[in-house]
Amino acid sequence: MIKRSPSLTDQAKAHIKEQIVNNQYEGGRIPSESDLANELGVSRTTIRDALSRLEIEGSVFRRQGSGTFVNEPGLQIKSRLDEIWSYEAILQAHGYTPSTVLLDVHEKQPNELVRKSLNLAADDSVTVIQKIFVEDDEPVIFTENQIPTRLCAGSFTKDDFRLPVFQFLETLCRQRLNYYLSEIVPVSADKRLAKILGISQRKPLISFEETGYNDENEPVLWARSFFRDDLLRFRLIRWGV
Amino acid sequence: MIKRSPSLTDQAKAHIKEQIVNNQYEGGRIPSESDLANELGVSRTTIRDALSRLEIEGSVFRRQGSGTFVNEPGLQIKSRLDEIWSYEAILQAHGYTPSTVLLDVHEKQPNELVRKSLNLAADDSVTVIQKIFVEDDEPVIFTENQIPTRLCAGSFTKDDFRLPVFQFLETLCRQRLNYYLSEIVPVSADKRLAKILGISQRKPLISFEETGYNDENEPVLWARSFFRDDLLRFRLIRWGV
DNA sequence: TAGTGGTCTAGACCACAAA
DNA sequence: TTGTGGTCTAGACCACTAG
Repeated sequence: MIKRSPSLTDQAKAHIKEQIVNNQYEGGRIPSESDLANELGVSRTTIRDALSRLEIEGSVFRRQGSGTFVNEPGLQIKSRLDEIWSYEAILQAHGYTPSTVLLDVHEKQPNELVRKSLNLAADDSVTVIQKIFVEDDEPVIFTENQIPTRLCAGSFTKDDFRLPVFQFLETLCRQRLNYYLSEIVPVSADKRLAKILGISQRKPLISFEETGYNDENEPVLWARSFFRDDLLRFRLIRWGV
Repeated sequence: MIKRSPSLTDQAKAHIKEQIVNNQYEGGRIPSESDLANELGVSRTTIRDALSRLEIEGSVFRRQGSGTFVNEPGLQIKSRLDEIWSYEAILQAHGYTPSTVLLDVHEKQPNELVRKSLNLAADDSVTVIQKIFVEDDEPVIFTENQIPTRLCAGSFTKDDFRLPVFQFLETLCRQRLNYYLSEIVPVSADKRLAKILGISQRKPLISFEETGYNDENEPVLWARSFFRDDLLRFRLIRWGV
């Protein structure tokens, strides 16, 4: 029943998570680690790894000497700030069926902040990709990606640029996006942003300023994104020490 | 040299982290897991646990078949959004030496949102604690905590309320704060907030709305906090899939 | 091919909670 | 006292990278 690849840990995690969301555990009590190990035919270590991940993502909590339990509040979280990858995926998690609109693609000289963040030489240019994510004709997210032009040498179609940026980088620039270093910045909608997102001027917004790194730990992407607070809220779990 | 308690994993993690920040690893290359295990006299599993935690917090990255390396960009992160507890600690991590000013303490009937978040009965009241964190006479954070009054029965001094709220709950209400479920909300400074934080009206701000849970996974605290964006920026790492 | 990290095992002992 | 999660071990085999 259980095979390798995906890893046993991943399969165990998926199995337990499925039982949780289907409410198969009476009183929110998850079987003991030994029982789960026997049931799935794996070692207790493997089960512990799976449960640790479920604990970090907030699905369960553990009490030494007592047991492991379903964490109802943690299950509510739809968009975990520290896990999100593509904005399409976030919106889908919220029950939306978003479409992506490509606003503009052009090449330019980056400003000082971007040049520094991406370790660019003085004459390097960046390719700017501006997109909005729309739900029911309502813009929800506006995002602007800047990629060093030398990374994406080649010719692209409009459809290529419409791809999620991590996919664009992976399939067309051979750069696997590994992680973002993100900064949360509050802004007030200026005229341009108000028009793009269909909101009134001066409305307060959350924005992300982030640098994306590849597998070699080199910066390959600088992005700034703006979110319609009334349509999309970010949540996270902050663990104690 | 290495003893139990704190755990071997914690000691190993601390040891490696110290070598990293003191730049003891040439070229940012961390010794192999086996070497570290031999050097510290523990098993490879213990070393792997320590390295995993350092990887999650962004201090190192690993490449299968190649090795483990110092992650310079990750070391820049001062306030990890998903980990930190008291605001004093956050500010200290930023190099500040903050002081806490108790603005007001009073009892009131909570609004509907708070009542629901804290699972309160219709006639339960909450104790409201308002504080600001000040650096060099500049207010940086304004926070308002609401705790069910029945939890903090007893008499308190002004100094008690000045404690970090997790400490107040732990020592005076016997409630260990386990985690927060937080929501990030953009706001525009109104007259009152502008006055408290010493900024101009309509300035965009980040705020947190959060519910704190105890060890029994019961909500024990509702809090709302506002941050001076020009003095304090939140950063986080977003990992790929 | 040698060395690295990734996964997994079986079993030990401990700390803690509940009956 | 019993059963739970927390920590740790020694060793196995695999997947990948680099010389």
